[in-house]
Amino acid sequence: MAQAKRASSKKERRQESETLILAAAEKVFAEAGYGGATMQLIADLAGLPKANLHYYFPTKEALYRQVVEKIFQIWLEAADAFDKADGPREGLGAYIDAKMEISRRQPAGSKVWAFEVMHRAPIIQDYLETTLMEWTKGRAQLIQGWIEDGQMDPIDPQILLNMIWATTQHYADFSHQIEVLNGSQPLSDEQWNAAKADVKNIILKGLGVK
Amino acid sequence: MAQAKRASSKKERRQESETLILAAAEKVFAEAGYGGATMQLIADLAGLPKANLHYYFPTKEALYRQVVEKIFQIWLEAADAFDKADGPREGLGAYIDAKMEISRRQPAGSKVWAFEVMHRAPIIQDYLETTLMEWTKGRAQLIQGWIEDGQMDPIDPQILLNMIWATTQHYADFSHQIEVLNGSQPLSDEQWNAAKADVKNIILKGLGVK
DNA sequence: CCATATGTTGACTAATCGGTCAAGATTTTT
DNA sequence: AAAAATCTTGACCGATTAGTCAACATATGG
Repeated sequence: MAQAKRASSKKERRQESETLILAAAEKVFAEAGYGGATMQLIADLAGLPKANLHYYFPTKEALYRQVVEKIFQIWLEAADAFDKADGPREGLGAYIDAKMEISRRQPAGSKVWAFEVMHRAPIIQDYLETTLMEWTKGRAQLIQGWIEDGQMDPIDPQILLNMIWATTQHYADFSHQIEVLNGSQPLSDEQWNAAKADVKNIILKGLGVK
Repeated sequence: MAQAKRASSKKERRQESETLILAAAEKVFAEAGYGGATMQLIADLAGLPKANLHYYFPTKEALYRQVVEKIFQIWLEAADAFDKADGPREGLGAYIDAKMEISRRQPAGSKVWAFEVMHRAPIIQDYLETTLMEWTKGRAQLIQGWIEDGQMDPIDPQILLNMIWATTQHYADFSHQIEVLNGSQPLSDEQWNAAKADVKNIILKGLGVK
């Protein structure tokens, strides 16, 4: 069988194949969990023979690890909004917006993350203890600064972060429940915007942000 | 081998065995997901031979179904707090308290629920469409009434319910992440109380509840 | 105390899964 | 264009799993 893509080089096709497989894997892992996912399902979704998957990713666990690492990166990049802000209204607002947008655009990734953490993070435990821990400490200090400046009520920053993570990721992780309660319809643009606005308003007002 | 419990009748022991198996199954399903859980693991945790599980629960799916149904019942019972209240401060406050307490006491159950919904609810889809839908509509009306009475700001009740579910269940579903960020220590009594209080304060203040 | 119903269990089976491999195809390098 | 490197794939294998079954043990009811 001849290659389908002849205009691309071998290196380019490697990149394409890996991306294709990772996208399929993310979806299957999200829908079935690690244990429920099979390499055959991922291969079928990617349109490749199963043996080919094992050429690019030697084991199921290696493939899973890459999926989780990719999600973790996106997760961290959403924090940019946080840092560039002057105060809690701009900073927290932009962060909530960014995380809601991730839940909307990448629900599968969020679900895989949730799976991984629920399973006591067997694969990315080290990331939790190092990268996530440091990230969290930095943001907590930022929030603490806002509190000391009198820009918001005194509240344990960790509890606030938990609340933002929970609320925003809920829209991805529990998207099925949300759809069912919405008359088995996905949320419309208007409903997404309303959710974003209401979540921001409740939290910012609840924090006493001016 | 003689029965260990001789004081109990056969009917009583059936009840005991089923409860024992359900408790073990809840734990294993929570830790490994449906696909990752094995009947052997559940049997070992329950201290019974695997074949005995199949005597009480014919298939893995039947066992899983009963676990999920049990959780759904607890889920609904937490709503009692909601109904007996005069206004949002008492009603929402008691509901948040009840759900936080469930997350603390029954984290495994909450995780299984999350798994099930993330998998597009293959087992309890009908519950979502009937019982949960009706429950939600009733509570949304109650909240709408509070809004019309001027007891809280006008906010889509569904968004508020999502926020409460997300925040409270996060403490069960992501308990591992929370522990890691707490220096790999479970939350103390004081931390749990602080979380409950802060969550309630932020949401109630954010809703403009007097 | 016998007969029947209920409960227990080790051994077994069919199916599925992750992973291997060798033989061949294609592209790149020399 | 030959040689080397890279990629593709069907067939296969050992391990694991849900579920079965027949033989046995115990309890119940007459």
